[in-house]
Amino acid sequence: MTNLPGTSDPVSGDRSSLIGRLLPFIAERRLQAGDRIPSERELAERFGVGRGAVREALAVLEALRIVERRPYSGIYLCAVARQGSIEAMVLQAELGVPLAEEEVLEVVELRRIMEMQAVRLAAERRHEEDIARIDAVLAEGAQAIAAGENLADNDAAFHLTMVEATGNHVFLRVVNAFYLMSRNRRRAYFRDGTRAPLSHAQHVAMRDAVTAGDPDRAEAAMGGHLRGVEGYWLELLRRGPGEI
Amino acid sequence: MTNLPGTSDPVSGDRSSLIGRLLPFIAERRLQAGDRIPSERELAERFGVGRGAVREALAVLEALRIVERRPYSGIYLCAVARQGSIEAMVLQAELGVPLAEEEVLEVVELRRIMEMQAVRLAAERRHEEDIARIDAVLAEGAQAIAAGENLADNDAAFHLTMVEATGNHVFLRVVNAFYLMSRNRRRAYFRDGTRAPLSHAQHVAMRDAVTAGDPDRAEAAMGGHLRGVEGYWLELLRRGPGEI
DNA sequence: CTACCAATCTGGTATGACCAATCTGCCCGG
DNA sequence: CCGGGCAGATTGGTCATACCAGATTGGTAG
Repeated sequence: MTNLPGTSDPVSGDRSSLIGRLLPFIAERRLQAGDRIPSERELAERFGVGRGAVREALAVLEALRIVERRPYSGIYLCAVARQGSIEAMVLQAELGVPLAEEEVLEVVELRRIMEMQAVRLAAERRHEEDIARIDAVLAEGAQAIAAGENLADNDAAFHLTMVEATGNHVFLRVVNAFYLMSRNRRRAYFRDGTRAPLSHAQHVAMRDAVTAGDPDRAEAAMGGHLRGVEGYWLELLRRGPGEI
Repeated sequence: MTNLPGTSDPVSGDRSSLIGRLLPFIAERRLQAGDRIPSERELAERFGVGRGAVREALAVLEALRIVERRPYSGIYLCAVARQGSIEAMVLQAELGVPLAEEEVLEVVELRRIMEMQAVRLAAERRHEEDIARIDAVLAEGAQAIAAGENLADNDAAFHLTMVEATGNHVFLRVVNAFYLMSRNRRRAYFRDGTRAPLSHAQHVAMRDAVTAGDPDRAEAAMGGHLRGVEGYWLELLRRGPGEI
């Protein structure tokens, strides 16, 4: 007998499948902030994995301020309110766990707030290469629409390129996080093919305003664009309480 | 001989000291995005730790999109530009690694953009308990000033409580990340005791505007407040190129 | 009832081994 | 001399075991 792994699991699916099982496990227990969760050894046994795998997952959860490991004591849940990180939401989305309805609306509102200011800066600071990048993305978007593809990724590329034109790299990091955590919802939004042409037209209007160096017009265009998205989710969540 | 750990290191200092050594190691090599870094086994030997510790650190770096682990292949650096997360900047600050000068200004600019909008929302939506919380923080701030303490943490508490009053929890998460990554700089800012009274007075003005439900006045107050901070760092970085 | 001590539990860490896919380079046939 | 194919080295992924040292806990002795 060379090695006897209980489960001869060849490839355990996703990379962070353990985190994907750990998070629901925590959530289902309705644990409060400060509560202690089972020890590493117990979690390892419960999930049928080695302690190393558990420690790796917990290290990530700790970096994302979901959990706190206290040496010689135990593992404790963090307060989500102030300590929760946006990266935790990104991870959650990557694992396929949908956001709470409330959070969806908060994310869209925040996107509107940030991106309205972003296009202002973009209109004031844009360089030649920014315009070129934006034009390229818009051209790809037109092709995608003509080909009947889902505009979700092109939409994200447009908005991120817009933020990139502000020259503020930190700004780009923040907005990027929101697009990473919203990819599935965005794909659902564009599932209805009628929305893509409207979005694209609004993108073109923004491009024009930014190119012309008109912050007010750019901001107004972005505001209208994202208020539309906001209204969509607002209505959808009011009608069907089923989460998306 | 029961166990022969090469280095009988009892407590290896900080929790994530390995990450703190790993990041400079990567940075000093001037590696580009996509480059491969040494294997887990080599890193373990080089840093004199076990492979488990290396894997734990790499799991965190991967969650923060600093690194990508490809099975059967190697560990590769991610593109910082679009993929870098804000949590990575928080971690960096926790490890004592200062931000680049450029990033400091970008962070302050972003804070101003976000918080100006935050106080608008706060003025529109604030509840009784929000006002009460803000008042409590201001009272603590007055005490801290009277006692000659560093106002840094109270300053952060005020701004975060302001964002909390928007009712948008995601907003709070984002702004909180910036305060976590800026704590050391903020303490340095308030080292000069003359700044604390001015900040406190501006905070009071904001509180008044929010309490009165006047978004425009609140926004203006926050804008002036943070432009002052922005100007401070701008001047400081222009004079002394030494990082803070 | 209190003070103290020992067993136990916990996270932190190192070691060693195996798996499976990938990559590398050598060897052989054309 | 060139090109294809196979074997071995490499690499991340995983598990099991063992030990450390501080914290906790329970019971016992005073």
